[in-house]
Amino acid sequence: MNTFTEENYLKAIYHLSLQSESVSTNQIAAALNTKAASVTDMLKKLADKELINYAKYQGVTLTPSGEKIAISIIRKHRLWEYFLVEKLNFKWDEVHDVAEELEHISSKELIDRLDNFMGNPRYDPHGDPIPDSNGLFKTHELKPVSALTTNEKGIISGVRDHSSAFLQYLERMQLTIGKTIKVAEINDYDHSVILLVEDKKIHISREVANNLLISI
Amino acid sequence: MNTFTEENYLKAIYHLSLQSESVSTNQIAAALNTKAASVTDMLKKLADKELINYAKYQGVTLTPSGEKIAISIIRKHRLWEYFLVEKLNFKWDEVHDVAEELEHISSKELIDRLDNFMGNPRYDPHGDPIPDSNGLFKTHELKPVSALTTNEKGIISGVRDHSSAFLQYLERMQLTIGKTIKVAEINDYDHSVILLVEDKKIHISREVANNLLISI
DNA sequence: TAAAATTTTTAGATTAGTCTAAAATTATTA
DNA sequence: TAATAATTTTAGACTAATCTAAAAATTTTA
Ligand SMILES: [Mn+2]
Ligand SMILES: [Mn+2]
Ligand SMILES: [Mn+2]
Ligand SMILES: [Mn+2]
Repeated sequence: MNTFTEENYLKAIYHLSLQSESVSTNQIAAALNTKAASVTDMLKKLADKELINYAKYQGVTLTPSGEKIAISIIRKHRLWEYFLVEKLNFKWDEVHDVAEELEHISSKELIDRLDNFMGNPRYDPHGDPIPDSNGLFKTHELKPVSALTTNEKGIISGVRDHSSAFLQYLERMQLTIGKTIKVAEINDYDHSVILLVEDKKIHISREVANNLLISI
Repeated sequence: MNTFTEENYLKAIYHLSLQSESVSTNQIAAALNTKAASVTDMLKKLADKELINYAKYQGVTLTPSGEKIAISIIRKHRLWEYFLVEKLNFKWDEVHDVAEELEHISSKELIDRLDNFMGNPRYDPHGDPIPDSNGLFKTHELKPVSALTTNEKGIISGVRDHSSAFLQYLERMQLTIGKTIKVAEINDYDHSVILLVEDKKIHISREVANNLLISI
């Protein structure tokens, strides 16, 4: 139907659209580790297929059919990640690259059966919501730990940085999805935060506080 | 490491090698639904990578490293088929095409974990042996039902034809892997066979008898 | 064993995706 | 608002995989 590459472009545009409405050529090039010239070529092709709205120099948005494809790729990515962690005992920092391959397996029947096999999970191992078979899901609004003030509480529910380095760090600090945290103290000088997690004090930097997401 | 296409060529050469020692350009072209000229181009590339032994006009054989890759693809194919049937409840005639995609997922860690998750099955849903993590497996020698004489018994253990049409036919006739059969009668004229399966008589044509494999 | 048939390879194109370098457009800023 | 900077597109080239048509090699057959 669509090539591997087209799917990756659509997915990248989808993710970038969450930040900035219209998406620029350079943003896409950066996200896909490719060059602006290559992106322009692909944008023409995707526009021909009516998967994106594209006017030269003006940036792009997804059309409804482009968005549908992007969401189906994301559904597959997140369900496979869930499978890898819950059934095959991978760690949450080990699954992304494998899921990048698995997300391109085309069978819808396969992914719907996999979804049922696992009991229709709603969130992937990193707290990201999994679209259902019809592409529906609610983007739960999470805020970073850095948005809390002293004595406020939250439940760790997602991450802004999906890198192995960050995930491994969180794992070591026992800052994993589902844990309840309370802000014990905020350092005025460097904005680092001392959290109370299961009665233990955990000191995290401002950067970590920015990338760790909570619900209330 | 290698492209999908290279992997498909190696796998095709491996399967054809089981029949004919050295494999011809046209055999490969037929197996992969492509043209002889395309095959020649690819053979040069595989030879450059030392995955096949190739001398112009002389046909090809796999090198040890080529064979190792082919077997790893077959391992993945058969394990995924097992997963689809045993865990996701696909029918045995529905899994081949999906496995054709899944077999190219590169992670060895993934496939080894999947293997363990399923309890290290030795045969896929069609009775074909699954290579272990080191690529080892014994090619069990099966013979077709048509090789039996009257009153001989056997256990259905494999198929020579993997087409959906044939598999669905067997399913309808309840001629599935593991069943014990006994030859009740062989028709001299058309070589059709009457089998006794669980005390029921099942009449199959010579063609079916040729494509249904048994162990003793 | 020489002609005919078949198989295989080469030659030359095509398509998808990528690149660098240069040109065109848009945005910034002085 | 005109020059400068940054972004984006175009032009032209490259690689991988494919094709058709023609040439070369091998095999068959008479
Ligand atoms: Mn991921
Ligand atoms: Mn994830
Ligand atoms: Mn198969
Ligand atoms: Mn099989």
